[in-house]
Formats: sequence, C-alpha cells, structure tokens
Amino acid sequence: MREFLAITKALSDETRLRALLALRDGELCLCHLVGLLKLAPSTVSKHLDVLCQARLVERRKDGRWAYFRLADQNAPRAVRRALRWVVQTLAQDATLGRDAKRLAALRCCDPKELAACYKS
Amino acid sequence: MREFLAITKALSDETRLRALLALRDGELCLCHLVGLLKLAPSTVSKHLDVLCQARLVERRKDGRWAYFRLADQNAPRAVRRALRWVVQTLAQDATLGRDAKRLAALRCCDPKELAACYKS
DNA sequence: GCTACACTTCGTTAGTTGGCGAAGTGAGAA
DNA sequence: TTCTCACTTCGCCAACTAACGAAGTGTAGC
Repeated sequence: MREFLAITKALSDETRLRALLALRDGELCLCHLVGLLKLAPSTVSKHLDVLCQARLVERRKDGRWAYFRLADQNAPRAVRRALRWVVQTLAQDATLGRDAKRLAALRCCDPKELAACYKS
Repeated sequence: MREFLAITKALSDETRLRALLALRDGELCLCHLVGLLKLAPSTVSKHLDVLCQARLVERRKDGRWAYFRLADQNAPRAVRRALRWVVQTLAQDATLGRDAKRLAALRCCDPKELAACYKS
C-alpha cells in the first residue's frame, strides 16, 4: 500500500508526468529536463526525487551531471505495470507530443552546450 | 492528460483506495462505506465524489440511499486499465484484506440495520 | 589550493487537500 | 403537510505540496 501510494502520488502531478514521459526515449540529465519544463533547477530536482522514491525513475551520477532514466526490468512488478499503464494511456497526449518535439532538439546538445539550445 | 490526472489524483489517497477496493465485490451504499472507513459521512461522500469525477466509480440513487459501484465496460479505456492495474497490484494488501473481512459482515446488513453492525 | 559549475538541500510562501460539523436537499413515513 | 433520515454541500481549520531563491555539496579544471 505504501509503495503503491508513492507511485500514484508521483503520477498525480502534471510536471512529473511530463518529466517521466520525457525519459521514454532514453536517459536525460537534469539540465535537459530544466530546459524542457522551464522551472527552477531546485524544483525539477525535487520532482525527480519524488519519481525516484517511487522507483519509477533511476538516477545515475556522472561527474557533475545527474542522469535519469525510466525504471527497468529489475524494478518491482507494480512499478513496471504502472509504467506500462502510463505510457499506453498517454501515448496520444498533445502536451507530451509537443514535449517530444522540443526534446528531440534538446537531445542533440551535450549538457555543456545546452544554454544555446534553450533559445529554441 | 486532464482525465489521466483526475485518475491518478483519485488513486493517491489511502482512504479512497480503501473505498474503491471495497467495491470489488459489488455495490455498496454510502452508509456501508462510512461503517467501514469510520469517517464522517460528509468526508466519505466527498471522497466518493472524487472517485466518480475520475469515472472510476458510478453512483446510483435509490430512494434515500446512494449506491456506488466500480466503473464497468462502458468506462473509458484509461479507466478500465487503471482499475485492472489497481486491483492486480493491491490484491495481497494487508489493510485491504482486513477491510474485506469487515465488509463481509457489513454486507449482511440492510442499510436500515447498519447501526447494529457498526458495533462489530 | 582555488574557482566554476551541476546539482541538491533548506527555508519561505502561496495554493491545495482532507478532515469535521452545520446547514441544505430530497425521498419516504407519519 | 410535516417529520425523519440518508446523503450532499458549505465553511472552516490543520496539514501538505509546489514553487522559488539562497545556501550547501561535490566534481572538474585551472
């Protein structure tokens, strides 16, 4: 029940859903997500922490950068089912579609060059 | 997205989950759920309203009584998938198991006789 | 060592949510 | 019609949450 509520609470915020679905096509560092969501880094970091607590997302540190990716096959059954449900249900969502387009541009940039991409 | 968030928010509260899962074995009137959850009727009514807004639950009026049941096959695809996910994932939950036992007793009583059942 | 940078944690603030009791609504009983 | 009762709506309060900027942490480069 505790774990289940962690998952549903993590999924009950639009910003977190956008961050989660942004990871569909592979891992991203925090600055990519800041560029996508246009919120303060501290805010985005906290949202990702909620997703990690629920085990929907995993964090990987590489030097100064923090990379996030969707939970994989090692995640608990409830998490895998939740991810399948979310991705299936939101496949056609308009907001997420727009995000995917912006992400395609952001992904081309290394974290180091992201400042230039923010303009687009 | 809007509908999806309505579902996840409805599912992100323990009391609502208990009410939702209580309906697994068939419809119940509000007073049954008040007996189960031991909260003020106004509180339970509000929780059920949230579940109805998300279309996870349907309401039926019969005289003075309001009966609630899980959404059926006519519900949107996202709702049906959500219900399947919730029921599967929480099948073994301890709290819900205890609720199911108490419900079995409560179900024997007509709404009119519920006051007597509350003692048990 | 020191600085620069990516990220996280902390403290504050505004808005949301869950709880209650009181008042309102509407159907059945008297 | 009037009363009773099941439920809903309203108004309030306490607890929680999302947002921010400031301060803290740790790594890479000088």
